[in-house]
Amino acid sequence: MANLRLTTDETKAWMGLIKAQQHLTGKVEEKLKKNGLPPYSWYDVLLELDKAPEGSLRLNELGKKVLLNKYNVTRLIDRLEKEGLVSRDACPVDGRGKVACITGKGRMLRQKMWPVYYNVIKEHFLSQFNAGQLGQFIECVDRINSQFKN
Amino acid sequence: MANLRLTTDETKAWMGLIKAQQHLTGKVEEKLKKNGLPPYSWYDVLLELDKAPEGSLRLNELGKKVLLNKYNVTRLIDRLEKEGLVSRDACPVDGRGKVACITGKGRMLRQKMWPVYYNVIKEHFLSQFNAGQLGQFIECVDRINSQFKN
DNA sequence: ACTTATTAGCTGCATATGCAACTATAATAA
DNA sequence: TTATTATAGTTGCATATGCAGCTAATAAGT
Repeated sequence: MANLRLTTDETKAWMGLIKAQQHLTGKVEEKLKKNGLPPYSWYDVLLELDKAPEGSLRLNELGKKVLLNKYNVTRLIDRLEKEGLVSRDACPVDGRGKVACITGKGRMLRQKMWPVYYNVIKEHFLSQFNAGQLGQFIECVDRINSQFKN
Repeated sequence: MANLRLTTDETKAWMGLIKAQQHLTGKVEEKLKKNGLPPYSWYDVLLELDKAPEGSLRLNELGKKVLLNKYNVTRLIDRLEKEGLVSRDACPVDGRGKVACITGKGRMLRQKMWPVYYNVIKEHFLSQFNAGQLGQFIECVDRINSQFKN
């Protein structure tokens, strides 16, 4: 059996990451709510659709981008559709598929959410870095994330 | 109105952090489940209690440590108590308070969860760093988190 | 062709979380 | 003292998420 211990620094790095993300996303949700806006998960979906060509994506592709499993995609799109922020259409090339397509109202909502979101990123995240540190940080998270591509 | 745009690097850093944490905690939950173990939130609480003197903490202190609001602490402790992993006792110095105290069974469960958790940290997180990068990374997350101390 | 396996998406039921209201105690003010 | 305010924790109800099973359609194997 291997040695199952972390060094102090290893623990600090790991817990630091977990807590940083919890603090930051907590702050995002708090500010959105305070401004009468929907949760971050809606923003995440609306952004991916907004960026996509034609403003539309297959539900499975969308799920991969926002890291949600299929039943949660179904239900999140249910809610967005009910609010008129996206439409859900049959996929022309795959009889099983559906595509979500962002509406004008959806694009407007995303634009309304952005400043609130932006301010948290700026104030609580970017403000803590200088240019060199930012580059270092990107290297680190990119390496972590590259493991999970695919 | 200020300029509401992020540079490419700023976006990469922010999204990188969000996705890294989602991937990593997703992996932790996946492995725990695969081994028939309870979710990470249980580990988090059991660890804090295990570290605490007497193995016990006030519910409000516990909530601050694990970043849960009070109703979620109440309910998480409900579940742990039902499984015999903690006991919930009156607080001797404050008539409103309750303390959660980890049981032997609770300490054993934490020990059983640790190797699974450890392996994810080692394999998917620490493996991506060299010693210098680790130090840099700690500096970054520490600065972020220091904003939220109190 | 036919059979089997895989994939996309949806749904019922159980569990978990958020929100607001509530009780009880403690701290503060008059 | 009494009155007011704040804090600790719990609970009912609404919403969100996880899990397993389901249908329908594509893909792969024979």
